[in-house]
Amino acid sequence: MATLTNGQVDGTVHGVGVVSASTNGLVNGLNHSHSPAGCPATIPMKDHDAIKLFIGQIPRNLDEKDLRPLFEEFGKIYELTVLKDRFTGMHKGCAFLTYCARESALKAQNALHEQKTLPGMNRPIQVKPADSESRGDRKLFVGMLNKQQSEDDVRRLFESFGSIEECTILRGPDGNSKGCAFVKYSSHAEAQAAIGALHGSQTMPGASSSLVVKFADTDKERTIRRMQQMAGQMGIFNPMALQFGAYGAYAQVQQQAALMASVGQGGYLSPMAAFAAAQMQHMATINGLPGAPLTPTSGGSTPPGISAPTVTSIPSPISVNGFTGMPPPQANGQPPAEAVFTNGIHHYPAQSPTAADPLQQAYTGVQQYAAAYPAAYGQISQAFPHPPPIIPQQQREGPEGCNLFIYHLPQEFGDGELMQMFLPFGNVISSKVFVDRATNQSKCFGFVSFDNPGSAQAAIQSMNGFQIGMKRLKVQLKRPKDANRPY
DNA sequence: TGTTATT
Repeated sequence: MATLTNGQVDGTVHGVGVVSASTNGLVNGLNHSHSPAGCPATIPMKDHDAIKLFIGQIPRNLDEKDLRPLFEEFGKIYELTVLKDRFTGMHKGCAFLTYCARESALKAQNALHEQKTLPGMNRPIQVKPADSESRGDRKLFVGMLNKQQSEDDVRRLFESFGSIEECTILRGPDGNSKGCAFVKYSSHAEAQAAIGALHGSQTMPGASSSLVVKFADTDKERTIRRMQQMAGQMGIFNPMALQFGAYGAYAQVQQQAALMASVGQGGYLSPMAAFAAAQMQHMATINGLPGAPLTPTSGGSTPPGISAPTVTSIPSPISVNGFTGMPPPQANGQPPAEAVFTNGIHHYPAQSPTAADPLQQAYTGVQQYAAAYPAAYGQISQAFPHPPPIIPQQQREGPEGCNLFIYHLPQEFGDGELMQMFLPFGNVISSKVFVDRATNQSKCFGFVSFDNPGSAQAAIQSMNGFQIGMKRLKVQLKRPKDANRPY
């Protein structure tokens, strides 16, 4: 190692040749007995701003251990990987190198890039930030703009930090600004300066947060974002799916559908039963056992013969009538037959007051299932050999009169649970629970859109005032965008 | 009361 001074490395082709000719013994000794000065032999940590370097024009007979000494001259190496063909394992003549310190990378790049030629190569070594690091180099993404701001407005905001090659406001098909833009400078340094000065520096009128200024996504990042969006639309980020993956979640939906079919009489299932079924599955799968997601509601509808204490934790039909002006419960604790839903649709067929209602059946059914086959929730996906078709939820809002605002949702409800709860009333084209971006916690309100106003009205009639725990759902038409302006 | 958006 003593021969590998900076002077020699900076020098001639011959100097580098010495390195490669002698590396084997040298590196072995170094790696096992030596650490760079001041760096104890610990798991390497890299700086947050470390740069991944691309190393090109490497002779194919040099592997990592041969290369390491050459680059260790400039600092502690975090990772060094020679690129190899995925199938043949053949050396591709290049490598990726990350130093623990950003400074080391800059030093190495300055000292080595195009400065010498390794033995057997006819072009000089390449040492430069990997493509993956370039992050569009000079191109910025600007977010949280006012939607009224024009290209010129944005230019004015950014022009003092460098020369702007390109400035584009992102617009929807209708030409309306999406509140963000791309700004491309002629150099990375200018872009960096703009980030430092402008990111978070101000909040545009009407924007929900302060100005965002960052390097634009690379293609790779964009792909990842797309996938995440897709995943979100599939609902695989709900807690149920976190446990089993999207595939398992699909299986659960199937399971629930089967459950509903078996419970619903005449093809209809009460919303409460649907809700309960969804909720029970949710809890059963999350906790491993049926929990008590919903606190007891006033009254109590446990029919004779069903005495499991947890049964009372399911919302009873009676709890539905809280704010809906429905007839009061009868002495036996059952709602009057046909009385619960006043929307003209018989979700809830008349039945004997003494018979266990679909809700109870659903609940006890799931309870028994979960208790008897604790592993089945995980295995059931094997019954579905192909993944479900992906139907992205593009449409956010339905027509006027079809969109509901729902408040006082249980904290643990996500988009999926919200949809499950409103599915019995019609075709739900979207469901959205608002989530605090910082904490990822539900804000306990959301939106559901149907494809027709009748379903929305039916849902309001049945679900407004629906009691869950200590709270009652508030279900009403979503306020139109420009309504209720005091001016 | 439909959110932070990536040509």
